[in-house]
This record gives sequence, structure tokens and C-alpha cells, in this order.
Amino acid sequence: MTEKLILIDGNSLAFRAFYALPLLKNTAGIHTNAVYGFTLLLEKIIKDEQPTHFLVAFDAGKTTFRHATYKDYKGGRQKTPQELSEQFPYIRKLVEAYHIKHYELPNYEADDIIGTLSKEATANKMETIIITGDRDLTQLVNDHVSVYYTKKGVTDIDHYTPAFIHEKYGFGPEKIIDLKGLMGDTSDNIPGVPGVGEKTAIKLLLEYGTVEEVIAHLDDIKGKKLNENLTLHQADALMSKELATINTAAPIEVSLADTLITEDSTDNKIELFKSLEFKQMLGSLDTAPQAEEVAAIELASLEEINLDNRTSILIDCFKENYLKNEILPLAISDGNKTAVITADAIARNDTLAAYLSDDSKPKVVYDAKKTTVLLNRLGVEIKGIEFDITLASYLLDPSNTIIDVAEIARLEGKSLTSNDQIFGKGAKMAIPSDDVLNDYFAKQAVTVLELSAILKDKLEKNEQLALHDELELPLALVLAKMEMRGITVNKDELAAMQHELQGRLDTLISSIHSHAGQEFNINSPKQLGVVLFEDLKLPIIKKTKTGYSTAVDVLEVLQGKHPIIDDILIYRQLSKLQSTYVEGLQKMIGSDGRIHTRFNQVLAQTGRLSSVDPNLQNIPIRLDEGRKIRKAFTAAKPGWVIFAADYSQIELRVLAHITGDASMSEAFINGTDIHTKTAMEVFDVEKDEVTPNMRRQAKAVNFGIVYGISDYGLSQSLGISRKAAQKFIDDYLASFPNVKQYMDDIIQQAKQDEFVSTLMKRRRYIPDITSRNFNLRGFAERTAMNTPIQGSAADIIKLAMVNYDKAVKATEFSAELLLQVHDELIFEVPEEEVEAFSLFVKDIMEHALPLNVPLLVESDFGQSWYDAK
DNA sequence: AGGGTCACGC
DNA sequence: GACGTACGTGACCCTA
Repeated sequence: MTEKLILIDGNSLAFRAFYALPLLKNTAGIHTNAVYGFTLLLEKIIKDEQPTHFLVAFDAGKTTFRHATYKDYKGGRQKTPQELSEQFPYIRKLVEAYHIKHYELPNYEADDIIGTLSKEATANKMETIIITGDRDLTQLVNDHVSVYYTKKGVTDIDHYTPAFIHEKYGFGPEKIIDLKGLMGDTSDNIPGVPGVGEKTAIKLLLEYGTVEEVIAHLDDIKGKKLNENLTLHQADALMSKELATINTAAPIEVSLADTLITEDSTDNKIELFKSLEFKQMLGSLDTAPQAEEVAAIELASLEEINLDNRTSILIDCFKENYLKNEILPLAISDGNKTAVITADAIARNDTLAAYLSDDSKPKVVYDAKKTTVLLNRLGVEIKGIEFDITLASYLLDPSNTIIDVAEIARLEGKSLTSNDQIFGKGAKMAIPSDDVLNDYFAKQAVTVLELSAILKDKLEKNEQLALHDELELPLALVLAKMEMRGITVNKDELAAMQHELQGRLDTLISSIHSHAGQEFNINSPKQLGVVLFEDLKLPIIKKTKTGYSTAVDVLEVLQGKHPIIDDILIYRQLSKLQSTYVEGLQKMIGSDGRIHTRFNQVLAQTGRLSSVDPNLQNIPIRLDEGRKIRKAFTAAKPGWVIFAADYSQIELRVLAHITGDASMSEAFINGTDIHTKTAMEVFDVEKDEVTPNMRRQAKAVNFGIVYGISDYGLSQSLGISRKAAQKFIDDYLASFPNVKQYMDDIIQQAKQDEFVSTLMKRRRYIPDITSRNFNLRGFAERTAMNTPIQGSAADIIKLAMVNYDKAVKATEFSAELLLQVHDELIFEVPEEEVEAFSLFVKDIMEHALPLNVPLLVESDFGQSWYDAK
């Protein structure tokens, strides 16, 4: 193998990383951003360069031999901030964890260590790369040595080679010190010659070669002021050159041989990353099978499992959709022995089936909803699930992207083979041999049991155990039933719509093509852009990264300028309906005539649910054209109806509750229309003076408050300037002083805790709240303000679902809960029950979580979802 | 396969 | 001044 040496200027890169990244902090209160940036850099270098030798050099102390030459060397420098200096010990630990040598030498700078070693490497013709955020080091460049200079942050890097330097300056690396001598360096307080900057210095050096030669030719130098400055400051120039010159013969006690990388174990890294809480890094560590990977598990027989112990139950299916895909074996572990049984044999094994259905036997699982559905498909109703590590991991930090047991294991610093490693990815996915599969499932079961104890502990510390036990886990079982139940969708209805829509689309396509004078793909924004803005020469309103924007707001501006625009707008609307809903939904109707969506309970950062395969939370409603899709969603049986109950203004009611704002609360108590009330306050008018336009604007502001949009977002939705939007927000906050107070307080709290919480103690971490990047911080602040509102609303409807499920069992209602759409629940109900059921559901939803303002639930029913409006 | 763009819901 | 600005899912295009 060819040898390659990496030399890192530790101090300068620590500074770079510190100023490039937001001020991260771990729970112990130690700042970690510079360490994190340093880690990213090390990872990148090791991956990209694959060095054989490596050394990180640090500055030793305040004074160096250069101070003897010039006492003000590096004078006037700002003190290193405490937030950075406390990180240096960890950076050293980090370097050690990578088994990389680090070195510092009293009286010398990191530069000199690097210079001395690079000289030795060059003598040995060893390829060397110096990484630094300081341009001084570029003087060391030669045919064997290149310098990677971080321009910005730690990843934007210039590669200084002899050719690069020639290109940039017109001379070689050996003249960098002359350049510094003439122009000086403010950051190191090197004086140079006044009035000489980079441009002048380069010109002089190209003409005369060196500082000494410039001085020797003072008489030839034109320009009165320049000549005067050079004459007056020749000594400074010579001294500056000396200061800038790196010592390549420092008395270092390391040799090239010491920098050889000999070991590559991840143990120390795991420990350090855990303490620093670098979850991402921990995750990426274990991609390759580790030495500590447990050997194949010895499988026990089912009879050997102690069913009096708490057990972990691990069952899965091939690919994502557990509602229909092939079911794989089940593994069960009691913490001592682990057994695996095929899916077919589960229901036939009476002991196991009885155990699984026994509510008094505690079980822990990886995904309660999936587990419940899969076992249900096998004819077993599982009871007694008391802990779900997927839910736990999500509740501890909703930004955890939980894809398999291995992912949760990684987050906790444990190692396990991943699903991808066992099954493969994409088209190559396949079920492995029984041996491999059984071993993998057994290992997962063991890991689930281990993790459950750890995660439960953490939830307890966060006071989130009730959130898991009483909200999310029971909800998972409610959702499992909803998913299995599905909702009836009338295929003929959709087929009829498809036919009608296709006729209209065909007409529109011909019309658009004839307006354009050519045939093209209207669905391609790229082709459409060319037609509109090049061929038809319409004015360009907005551009995207890749070309012209053809989004709706752009097309609306162009309306009236060309008849093609109206056609395109209608085409867009109809083709969306056609492809996503009319055609898309038909494909999803099962043999039972129903669509079975899956709710993702551990994805949305705010605590909301999401819906996939298909998404039934975004069925059109705003425009009647689209709303008609809902006609296809019907009750299953004759005499049954679709019943929909939705919370009115739940987020704003939560806001009134959290802030305790009197005038807002009053509006809800008195049943005043909240948008009218907002308009009254913001525009300072009486109720009967509120115009429809004022109400519309007030509604947009309320929308903005609920969704945490920016002044920019509000300006877009109202079609006004950003300044005017900001004024609206200011007026709003002046009108509702408690809301203003809340917004200020929650940002402070987020800064202190780095997370915000909902009424049910759901958390969301907001590390960017301390970012020095204006945009990131602004975004983080809006997240901090919005999440408790939206997340508490999510808590409330989830609680209502759990309470409903519990309460309905004790009634005679045969109604079934089908869907949840954030603030709305959809049921199918026998028509004769509707009246009583409506009161029942309204009561449960309105009292799910008592607030200081009333919650209001409105409902309706009809033959289809369309009619339940 | 993965990104970008667009559009639907709350 | 900062250059991208609620959260999701999915269809389609286009490039790889």
C-alpha cells in the first residue's frame, strides 16, 4: 500500500468547526459543536483519503519563540470563548479514540510541528496532506505536500497544490512568506507594510521576487506613497516575513514512524460518542459487522421458555406492509432462553396462543401495532403488551428515525444486524434461509428485551412513562383495529369519475397543445417552462433551482396574459385528482371492497399521526370538484352512515388555554367567532365593523400562529409585503399580550432545555434554537412556539380515541372508528344509532383533556364522507 | 433509485 | 446581512 500522511492543524480547525456549527450541548451541559465538527472532518478525511499515517498538532501555549522576535505577535486577539476552550479536552479524547497521534510542543506552534514533519515526509517522498483553516501553511506545499484549506465551515475545502498556487498568485509556494511579509496578517497581528494588501504584494513579488529584492530595488518602485511606506517599513517587512516563516526544524519528539495508524477499533469511539450524545455518529459506526457482534444464538425450544417471566415477542413480515405481506416467524425471549416458531405454527400451538392472549402475562415488543395486526392475521389476539420500544424511542426523541430494532439499538450504543443487511434493499430484497432468519429474529427478541429496560428508565426520568402507558401504547391497539377494519370505497363511483375526468383532460390537453402550437408533456415542469417562458415569451415570475417555476402562484400572476394559462390551471387541478385520487385510490381497494391505510405513529415531529398506502389524511375537500372524491367513501352496509366529528379550532383553544389570554378565552367561552374576534382586536374595531376582508386577514394570521409560519409565509398567503405581514404579527401580539408573553417564554425555555413539551409531556428537541445562523434560529423559534400548540392538540385527539375505545365497549353501539384526520374522527354507524352516538362521541372528545376554555366538537353524517360535512 | 417540482390535506 | 422559511404523502418527470 502506498503511504499517505495526514497532518491536521488542530487549533485552527477547532475554531473553524466551532464557528461553523450551532452551539450544541449534551445533557451534561458540555458544548459539543466543535468536537462534532472535528468528528465530521476526521470521518471525511479517513473515508476520502484513507491515510496510513496521521497526526493532529496542537498549539502548546500562549508564548512561542516568535514572541521573542515580536512581543505583540498574535496580540489583540479575542480570548477563546469558554464554550470552545471547554471542548479541547474532548477533541484530544476524540483524536485518541480514533487511534490518531496528537502532539504539541512548548514554545512552538502547531504550524512548526506540521512543517517539521512534512519536511521529513518529503525527504521520504511520502505523500502528505495538511489540513488547516490557516493560509500560512500553504508555504509548505510542494510536489509531495498539498494543503487542504477550509474556506468556510469544515467541508468547503480548497486544495492547494503547487499548480493551484501558481494559478492563484502567479508564483510558487516558496513566496507565500514574502507575500505575508509585505501584506501582513491581521489575525496574527503581523504588521507587514501599511498600504500594501494582497494585490500590491503580488505585483511587487512578480516583479522583484522576494521581500529582500523589493527592498533592494526601492529606487525603481513608483508611486510616492507606496515607495514611502516600503522605505519606512522595510524592517517590519523583513520581520513579518520571519514571523510568517514556519520552522521546519523544530525539536519535535515524534517521528514519522510514530504517526502510523495501527489500530482501528470502535470501542473508544462508541463510549465517547455516547457521552457526547452524537447519535448520528453512533448510528453510522456500526454499518460494518463488529467484532463484538454476538455469535449465533443457541435456540431453545418453546417449552424451555419461562412464561412466568416478562418476555419479548418479536414478529415481523417481509417488506413494509404488514396488512398484507408474508408473515415471518415469531421469536420469544425470556431474557435467558430464546425460541423461534414459524408463523403457521403459532395458532396451532395452544400453549403459546393462550400465553399470547393472556392479559396478565407482560410482554414487550418492537412495534405494538404491527405485532397486533400480524398476530391477528394468524388468528391470535395478543394481550398484555406493556411496553413498545418503538413508541418509547419516538417519545424520547421524535427525531429518531426508527426503521428496525437495530436502529434503536444503535441509538443506545448497541450493535445489531439491520433489516437491510438481512433482507437486502430495493429490487434485490429477499427472504434469507431459515437458519439466518431464525438467528436474526432471536437476536432481535433478545435486544428488544434489553432495550425495553433501558428505554423505560429513560421515559421514567423524563416523566413520560404515562404518555407511553396511557396514551401511545393503548392508541397503537386502537389504530391496529382501524387499519384492519379499513373503509369501504366504491370502485364504480371512482371509475365513473375517471371516465368523466379523462374526457375533460383530453379536451384540455388538445387546447393547451394548440395554444402552444406544439405537443409537449404538460406534466413536465421543465417542458412546460420552455413553452411558457421561451416559446410564448411570457414574463418569468420566479425561478427554481433547476429552471422556471410553473407553480400555481406563478400561473395566477400570468392569468389573462395568455389563454393557455387558464387551461393549465384547470389541467393541473384535474390531473392531480385523476392520478393521485381517482386512479390511485382504485388501485388500493382490497378484495373486501375496503381501503386499509396504515397510520405512522412515530414519524411526525409534532406528535401528529401520518397516513400511508394510501394517505387518507389528504383527501380533497376545499374545492367541490375534488371534494366529490369523498362520495366514494361510504358506509359498509345498507342502513349505515358515515359519521364525522371534528374539533372546532382546537389549536387556538389550546393556545388560549396555555397562554391564559383573557380576551381569547372569553371568545371561546362566549362562542364568538374567533377570526372575527381576532379582527376586532388587531384592527381595533367593533364587531359590526369587521369587514369580510378583515376577517380573512385575521384568519390568515391565526393560521400562521397555529402552524408557526414566518412573516414571509404570512406575506405569501395574504399576497402582501413581508413588512406588512410583520406588522400584522406585531399588531396581533400587541392585541393578545399573554400570547406575546408565551412566545417569549417558550423561546427562553427552549434555549435552556433545548426542547419544548406538550400538555401530555411529549417532547421535541430544538437544538437550532442557539444557532448563530439567522434562518436556522428563526425556524427553531417558530418550531418552539408552534409545537406545544399543535402537539397538545395531537395529544388531545389521541386521548379522545383511547377514551372512546375504552368507553364504547361498555355500550351497545355497533359504531366503528375508521379514520383520524388530525382534528377529526370518521366512523361508520348504523343510522338508528347516530343521534345517540353523536352525543356520546361529542362528550368524549370535548372532555378528553379538560382545558380552561371549552372544546367544541361539531359533527355530521350522511351516505358518504362527502355528505358528512 | 433518488432528486426535484407540484399539489392535496391539516 | 444572513437566502429559505408549518407538517406530512404521493404522483410525475428526469437523470443516473
